[in-house]
Amino acid sequence: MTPEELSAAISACLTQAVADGDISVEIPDIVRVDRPKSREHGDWATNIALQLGKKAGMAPRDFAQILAARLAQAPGVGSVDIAGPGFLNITLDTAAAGELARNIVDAGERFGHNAALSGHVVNMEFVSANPTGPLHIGHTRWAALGDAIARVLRASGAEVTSEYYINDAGNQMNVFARSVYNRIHGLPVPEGGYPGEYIRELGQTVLAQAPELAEQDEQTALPKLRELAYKAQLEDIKNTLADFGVGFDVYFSETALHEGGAVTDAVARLREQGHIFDQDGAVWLRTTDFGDDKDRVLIRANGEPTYFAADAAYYLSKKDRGFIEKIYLLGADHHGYVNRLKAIAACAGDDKDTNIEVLIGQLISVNGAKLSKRAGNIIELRDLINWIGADALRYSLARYPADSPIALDPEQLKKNTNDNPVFYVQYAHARSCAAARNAAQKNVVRDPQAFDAALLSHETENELLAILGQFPSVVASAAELREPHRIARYLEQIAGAYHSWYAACRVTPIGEEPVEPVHATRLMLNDATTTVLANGLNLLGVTAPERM
RNA sequence: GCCCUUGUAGCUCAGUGGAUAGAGCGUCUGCCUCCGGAGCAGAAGGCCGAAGGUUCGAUUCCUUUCAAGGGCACCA
Repeated sequence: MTPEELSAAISACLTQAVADGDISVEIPDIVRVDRPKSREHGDWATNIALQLGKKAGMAPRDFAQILAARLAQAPGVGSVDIAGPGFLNITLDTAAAGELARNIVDAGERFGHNAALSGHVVNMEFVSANPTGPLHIGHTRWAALGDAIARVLRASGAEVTSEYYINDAGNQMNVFARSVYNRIHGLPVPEGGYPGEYIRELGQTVLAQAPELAEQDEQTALPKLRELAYKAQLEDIKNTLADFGVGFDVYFSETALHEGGAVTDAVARLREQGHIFDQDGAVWLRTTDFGDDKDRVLIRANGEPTYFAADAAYYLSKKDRGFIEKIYLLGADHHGYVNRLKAIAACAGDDKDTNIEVLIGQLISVNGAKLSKRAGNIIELRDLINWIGADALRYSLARYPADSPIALDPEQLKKNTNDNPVFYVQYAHARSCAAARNAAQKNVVRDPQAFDAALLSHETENELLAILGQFPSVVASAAELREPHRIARYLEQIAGAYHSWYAACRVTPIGEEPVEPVHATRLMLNDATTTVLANGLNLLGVTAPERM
């Protein structure tokens, strides 16, 4: 029995009590049940009587009394006690609780999937690093977190498209190309250009493909050089992301927006909506109509569109492609963009509270130290992966909510490798796999007929089952709140409960002792744990090794 | 000046109104004759930044205040 099923049972009791005229009150959609901190308070507790007592015009304890009497009759419920001002402490029937292990194993990879966001059609844009340099630590957090959010949303029934916006337009690309050109010819970095060893490597890559560029003057060489360097850099970014386990459904080019006329078109459409005005020779969007602190220029006095105009066109593209919810994941250094992005949505006729969502992630700060061999003081994602591994890195980043600031101490980064919580969780998974291998050797077979849920009566089994049963609701809340760190913290709980159980209850008989039903039953619980750990790690983009 | 985020154990951080505020690391004490000791059992460590308010109940919600980080372009 999962907490959801218990919650539903309580709701049913309430509905019946109202129908019978015992109480008169409006029943909330869902009744929350919590795992009490103290075992003395039963398996699950609810404060529903405290919430509804007053509304029903009776003392919470009297309300609790009525509900408890009915709930105690519900299938799977062992006993119900009333505590304090009106808490309901519920103890499940051992067999009903244990049945969960079989259900989890039956569900397999599907366990944890839920319908909390079914019907939602979502576009998620994140990372979107400029193709003028390698991915660095500043992009890393959203790469890990964004990918995990996408996975969690999908597991909760949403239809998700992940997208990378390539800022391949504008003057920066010319500066980028000149930086490579200068480096090839041993000239100094141009004004506002890109330093870094990777520029030299790009130069080599480009010359390998088009040696003639070395002989040409800047004006002749630049267009092709820019194209080749850009492609090489984008390729490098994609490779690094792949090594990090992050893939995008769509790579969307800003240049394509401009060249396809989408920007001009967007301005025209926004003008039709009545939020555009002309002033000082420029074309403005009146974003102040929707909470921005000043209006924004779309087309400059010189006729060139701004970056913001491309943003508007991009938003409209997402809208046109059928995405109801557009999620933007941005760093804290872009928080000033939130209001203007939302204003675009509103100007386009969308609801800025439901059709667009902008999540701001605090930046990762690093204490001093230059760690990158190639780019000077920029810490590259590729280097981080090489140092601490994709698993450990992804897990450590997905473990904290986005708005919590993370300070990484470069020296501690490597040292942390051994006490990173990811090993605690992965170890639990590997250990459960080992336990299953050993059980097989001793002829403890996976036989559903031999499974007897009532045998899972040890207190560590009660605890482990209770935690395993929470997985679907943890996934659902991680999706609804866009907080995958809840998955990580939850997995650590499972690992702890599993290790305790492992120390107390054996899956395999000792020595020559006979195999009994209890062993097959425990193997089921062991397998259930393996399943939930693997499913959870997968949602975070972290591998679940069978051996370590 | 205005806006956003964050102040919880020595350190790094969980905790979307409930019972005795949690975890990891670090410190201390026990536990390998048997399924993985990368583990388990236990101890110590807290004025939840401060002050008001809302209510049966506040670390959580509201206001004020102090401190830290980030942001306020006809750049991209």
